[in-house]
Parts: sequence; C-alpha cells; structure tokens
Amino acid sequence: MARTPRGKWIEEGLRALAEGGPQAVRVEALAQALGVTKGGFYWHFGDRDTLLREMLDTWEEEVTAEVIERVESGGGDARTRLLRLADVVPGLTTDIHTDLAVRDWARRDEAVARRLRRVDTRRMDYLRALFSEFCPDEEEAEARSMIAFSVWIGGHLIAAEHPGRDREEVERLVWERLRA
Amino acid sequence: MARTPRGKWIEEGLRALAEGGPQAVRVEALAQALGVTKGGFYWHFGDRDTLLREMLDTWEEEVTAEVIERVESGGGDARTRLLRLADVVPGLTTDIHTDLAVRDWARRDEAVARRLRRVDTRRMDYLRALFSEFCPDEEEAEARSMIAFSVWIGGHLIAAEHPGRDREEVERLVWERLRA
DNA sequence: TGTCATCCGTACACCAGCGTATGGAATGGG
DNA sequence: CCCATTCCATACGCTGGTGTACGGATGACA
Repeated sequence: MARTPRGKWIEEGLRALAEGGPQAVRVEALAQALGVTKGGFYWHFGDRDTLLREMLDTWEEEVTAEVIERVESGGGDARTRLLRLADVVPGLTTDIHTDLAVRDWARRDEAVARRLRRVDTRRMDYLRALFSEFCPDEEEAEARSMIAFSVWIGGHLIAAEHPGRDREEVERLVWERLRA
Repeated sequence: MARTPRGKWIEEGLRALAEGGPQAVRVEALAQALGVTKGGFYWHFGDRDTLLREMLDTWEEEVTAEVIERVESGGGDARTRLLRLADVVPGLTTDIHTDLAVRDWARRDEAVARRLRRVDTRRMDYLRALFSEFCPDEEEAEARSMIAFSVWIGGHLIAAEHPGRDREEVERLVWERLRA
C-alpha cells in the first residue's frame, strides 16, 4: 500500500519550494514530477494550503536539529566546532535554497514568519553558546553571532564580485576573524 | 497630456514588487491602484515583461548612486561616513523591500542576477574604499566590507530574537566594532 | 475469493491573469 | 474650431492553475 504516501508529496513540494518559491509548488507539477496525476493529492491533503503547512512543519522539524547535531557530534572546543560549522554548512547546499525561499516567503506571510522566528532564534542561540565559550565579553559574543549568521546568509544572497578574490576566500577571511 | 505616464506605471510596479515580489506586479492590479483600467497599460508597454525590465532599469539607476551620494555629501573621514551610512541606510525602509525582492528574484532569473551583480559590486566597492581609509591591511578591509553588507541584509532577513536586547542594539554592536 | 481501505485517472467547473481589438474621450496645437 | 495625439474603457479570447466528482485499480487481509 501507500504508492505515493504523504511524505513523497511533501518532499517534492519542498524541492519545488527551494527551486521556485511558494508559487512554484503547484499541485499538477508535483504530480507530474512524481509520475502520477493530482487525483491522489486531493485524497491526501484536500487542499494546497494544507500541503504548504505540512511542508513547513517538516522543514522546521528537520532544520532545527540537523546542523547542530552534525557539528556537536564531532566534539572539540568551541573554535574547533565553529571551524566545522563553517565547513559543514556550505555542504548543505540543497537546504540553503529552501532556507532562502522560506525567508522570502516569511516577509509576506505571518504564519511563516513565526516559524522562521523559532528556527532562527534556535540557531542564534547555538551560535551565541559557541562564541560565549571563548568570548568573555557578552556583547562581543552577541556581535559575532550576528555576524556569523549574516555572512552565512549574505554569502548566498549578495552578488558582488571581489577584485582579486573569490567569494569563498572572503568568507574564509571573515571566519578566521570570528574565531580569533 | 500624459494622465498616467510610463513613470507612474513603473513607480506603482516597484511598489508592488517591494510588497509581494515579481508575481505581485499584475497589470490589472496596478491599473486599479492607479485608478484606471489596463487599457492604457498596453498602449505604453505592450507587454508585462517590458514593464518588468524598465522597472529594473529604474531601480538599478536609482539605487546605485543614491545612498553613496547621501553619505558622501556630508563629508568627514571614513569613520564618520560609516557612522552616517549605518544611520542613513535604515531610513530607506521603502527601498530595502525592493532590494530584498530583487535579491530573491535574481535567484531564479539570470537577467535580474546580472543587474544585481552590477549593483552589489558597486556597493561593495564603496564599502571597501571606506574601510581601506583606516584599515592598512587589505584583507581586513575586505572582511569588514563583507560583514557590513551582510549584516545590513541579515538585519532585515534574520528573524531571530536576542535575549535581553533588540535587533537595533545588536546591529549597533556590530557597527561599533567595524569602525574600531 | 471477497471485501475494504487506499490511491490513481479522467473529465469537468471555475477563476485569475495576460493580451487583443476597437471605439471613444480629453487635451494641446494650428 | 478641428485635428492629431495620447490615453482610457469595455468586451472578449486564451491559458494555466485549483478544486470536485466519481469510477476504477490495486493490495492486505479475512
């Protein structure tokens, strides 16, 4: 049983969201991508909005713990883990697209904004905890957390070119200073 | 003559873009906002895509020089101008929304991405020039430019809450350090 | 083998948004 | 006053997307 279960639709929906934003998660498009027709979709969800909500549930659930877990599992002191963070996060390239799509979506939808707020707050808390381990000054830790988060986002959203360097190099420069 | 000239449509289009992204700039909606019907629109533009292109032309033109001009006109050394930058930029709240909308749009449209690349490169060049005035180390100036730009974006896109502080306070902490 | 739950296919109603066609109104120049 | 230019209103066709209705297939299990 369960030829195309709920999960498949959600998964495909998130893929579409990452690629083209909320407006790109179209029922018939998802159906085609899954090799079926929309017949079954409305049996599962009844509604496009329901899918959207469940997609966000899934995203929130997944994204909150995943990175933190992968970084923490390696152990080491805060600087080491920050290094691993800067190293492991770019690998989640599939996820950043979803992340950015949700971020833009949140600007026009309060329900999405609330979810994002929860997720971002947890991430910021994690960063703060890391920096606090070697930053005695509380304000310093806060500033560095904000910078780390911002540069992670900015690295994907800012289109500027850097004469004589590539973006990766510039980001490396920032991370070096954040760990100093 | 010129009851609702080209400029009005473009202006209204940019407003819609800022509020709801490219998909929100709908011909009939703009017409209604302007108190007319779409009749005249197709006389001016013939095409929705043409409007979109001209909107981006206008945006690129306006955004490139405006901030730099306002900051430079006040004079002072680099630190003073950076202070003014951090002060004047948040005032352009209308513009940040357009900016973010374009940024998201650029992720799915190469033509938009090219424009954004030009704009962002000019902004980054300006930041680099400012920081270079008191950062002897080239890499330091580059890192700070990236941080400044990123935190400007991040401040509007990151939804995290900061215990015991508000966002404005956190951004102030960052800017203090960037000017040190 | 029969039956129930689960899922899919198909056809259709419906709406929103783009673009077209065409006649008409206002406005400034001669 | 007349005419050209510029802009607007209205009505329509078309496409692409959501949601509905309902019959059919398929598999688990008794």
